[in-house]
Amino acid sequence: MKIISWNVNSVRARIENIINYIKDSSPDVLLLQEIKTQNENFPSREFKNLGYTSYVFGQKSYNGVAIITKYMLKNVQTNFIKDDLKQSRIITGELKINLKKIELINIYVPNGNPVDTEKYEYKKNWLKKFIFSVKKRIIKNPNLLIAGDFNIIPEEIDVHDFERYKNDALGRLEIRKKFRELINLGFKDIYRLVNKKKQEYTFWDYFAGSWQKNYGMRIDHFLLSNSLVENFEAVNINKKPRSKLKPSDHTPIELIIN
DNA sequence: ATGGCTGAGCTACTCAGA
Repeated sequence: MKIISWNVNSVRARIENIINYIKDSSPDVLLLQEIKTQNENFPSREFKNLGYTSYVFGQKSYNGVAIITKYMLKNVQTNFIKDDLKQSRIITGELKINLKKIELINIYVPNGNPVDTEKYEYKKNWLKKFIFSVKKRIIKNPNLLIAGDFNIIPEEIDVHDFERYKNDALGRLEIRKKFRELINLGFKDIYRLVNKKKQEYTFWDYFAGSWQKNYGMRIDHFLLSNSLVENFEAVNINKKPRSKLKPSDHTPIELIIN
């Protein structure tokens, strides 16, 4: 089972790139973030033509998440937390892998910049609510897979220049502690578990030649609950889509789980 | 290096991203 997470930065502006990527990589489940469109304008037909069902939680202009899948999901929900600003940032659904009923939790965490503003408070509160809901959910179902754009740089190794981000909403200790809090509920940051010292990124700014200079950061993650680690096969950050014309500023992270 | 570039909504320019 190949599960992929990708912040596409507009599903409509990126549709050709996404279709080509799906043809190349054949995911079973594709978790999208920042679709930047309402449900009614989501290109479900294009994905259906490739054999995928779309579950969409969109909104106008900003944010929005979706799950594109070869297999029908059960119990798809968009109310995992009550979002203070009613933004579309989480979609969940159940998937059977072997005998396990896995809950997929696809998230787009608020950016939070600039710090010390209401945007930063929104991010902190959002993460607080999210952690609270995960804590409740993992008691009911120990098989949780959280994936998406966390907008958190977990450790210094996860960004090209940590000094520049240590007081940023993505790198502040207060925010990185939220990530650790989540891990401590019983999860593994699966990329870091298998790549102890590797310095790879999932995001590069559009400006200042960040991609060419590899000025990136690792902010897209797969968290596997401890009960799922035995099912884990492989994880890979696929940099190819970031090198294409009209790319998203994020690149996909790919997981094999059986 | 709080600038750089890109997308949505709209059709000039702001907001948002990280």
